[in-house]
Amino acid sequence: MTPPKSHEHPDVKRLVLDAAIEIIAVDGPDALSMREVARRADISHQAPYHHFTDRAGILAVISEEGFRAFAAEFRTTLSSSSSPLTDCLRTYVRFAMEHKGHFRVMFRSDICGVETHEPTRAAADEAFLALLDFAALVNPAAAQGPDAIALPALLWSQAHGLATLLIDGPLRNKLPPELTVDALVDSVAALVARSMDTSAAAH
Amino acid sequence: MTPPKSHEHPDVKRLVLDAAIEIIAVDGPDALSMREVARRADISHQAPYHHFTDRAGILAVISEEGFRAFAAEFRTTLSSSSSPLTDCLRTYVRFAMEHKGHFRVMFRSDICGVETHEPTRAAADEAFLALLDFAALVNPAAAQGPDAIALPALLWSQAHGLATLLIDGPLRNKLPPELTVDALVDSVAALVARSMDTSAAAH
DNA sequence: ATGATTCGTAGACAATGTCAAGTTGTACGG
DNA sequence: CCGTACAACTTGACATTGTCTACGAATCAT
Repeated sequence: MTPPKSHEHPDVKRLVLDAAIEIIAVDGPDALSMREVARRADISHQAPYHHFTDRAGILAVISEEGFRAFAAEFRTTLSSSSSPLTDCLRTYVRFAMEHKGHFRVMFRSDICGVETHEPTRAAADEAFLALLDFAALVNPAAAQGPDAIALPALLWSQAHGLATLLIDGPLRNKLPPELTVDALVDSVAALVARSMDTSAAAH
Repeated sequence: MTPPKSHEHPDVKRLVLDAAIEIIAVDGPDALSMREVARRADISHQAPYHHFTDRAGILAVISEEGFRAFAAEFRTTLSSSSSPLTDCLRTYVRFAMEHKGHFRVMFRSDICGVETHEPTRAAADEAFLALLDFAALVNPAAAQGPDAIALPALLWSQAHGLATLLIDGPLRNKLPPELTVDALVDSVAALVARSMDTSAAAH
C-alpha cells in the first residue's frame, strides 16, 4: 500500500507529513507553513498540493494519524495493565508529550478537520470507543448507571486537562523541580482511584 | 485611566481588542489577522500597531484580560458558594464557553506571550493563586499533605479538560442531546466530590 | 507661537496560500 | 515500438498577510 509504484520512491507524502509534524511540535500549529514544509522536504512549494488538498488537509491527516496511533497505544495499555487507571492516565499524558505534533492538532476541531474529513472522524471515533472501554473497565458498575456518560467524561477530561496544561499550559512551570511528570500523574491517578472505589461501593 | 484624553475618544484600543476577540471566538486564534481586525474596527491597517507591538502583542493582552476576568469570577464563586466544588467547576466551564475568544488564547503559552509579556504572567499567576485557594477550600487536609500539588493539579485539569473538550474537542458531539452541559458538569462534580470525601477521611 | 509627543494614515516589501499552466517520466494499449 | 494518458512535480503569477518606514494632523508643555 505504501509505495504504489514498483520504482524506488522517496515517499514525498511521508516527508511532508514529518516536516509538518515537527514544525507543529516545535512552534505550534499556527506556525505551520506550506512553503516551509516544502522547503524542509526539499521539494517545490507546490508539491505538497499533490498529496494534500490544502493546508487544512495536512492538519486533517496528522489528526487522523494521531488518533489512530493513540487508540492503538491506549488499547495496548488497557489490555495489558494490572492497574489500568494509573497506566492509562500515564499513557495519555505520555502520548501527548511524545507526540506533541500530533496531539496539538487532534483535539482542535476548529482546525483538524474532524467535521469535514471523514477518515479523521473515523479515527477519532475509534479513539473514543477505546476510551469508553477504559471507563467500563475502571468502574463496571457506574458504566451502565446514570453516570454512563459522566464517568468517561470525567476520566477523559482528567487525562486531557493534565496533558494540555502540561504541554501548552502554565502547569509545567508551576511544578516544583523535583517532581517529575510521572510522579504527578501517579498522584492524580491515586486520588481518582479513590473516587472510583467509593462510587463502586455506592452502587 | 481608560480615556487619558479629555477629548471624546473612540477608544481604538478597545475596538481592536473586541474585534480580535470575536474573530478568535468564531474562527480560532489562527484566523486572527491584523488587517481584518483593523477593517472591522474601521481604521487603517497600521493603526493597531500604535496600541500593540504586533500580532502576538494583541494575543498577550487578550490573554491577560482573560486571566484577570477569570480570577475575578472564580473568586466570586469561591467566596459566595455553599458547595464550591460544583459551583467552581461550573464557573470554569461557563467562563470558557462565554469567553471563548479569551479562553482559546489563555492557556496556549506558545502564542499567548505568558513567558514574555510580564502583565500576562502576573495575571496568570493571580488566577493560579485563586485556584490554590479553591483546592484548599475543597479539601483542607490534603492541601498541606503530600498531595499539596497533586490536588490542585487534579481539580484544575479536571475543569480544564472538561472545558477544552467541550469547546474545541469532540466531546460536545458525543453528548446525548437531552444532556445539558451543566448537567454533565454537575455529574462530574458529584463524582469528584466523593473522592474528596474519601481522601479527607483518609487523612 | 513652537516644538515635541501622540495617534493616525499611506506606501512599500517580503512571505504566504493557492490557482493555472507547463514539464517530466512512467505505464500501457495498439 | 510508438503514442497517448496520467501522475508527480516545477515554475510563474496573484491576492493577502505582517510589518517597516515615512508622512500628516492634533494635543500638550513651555
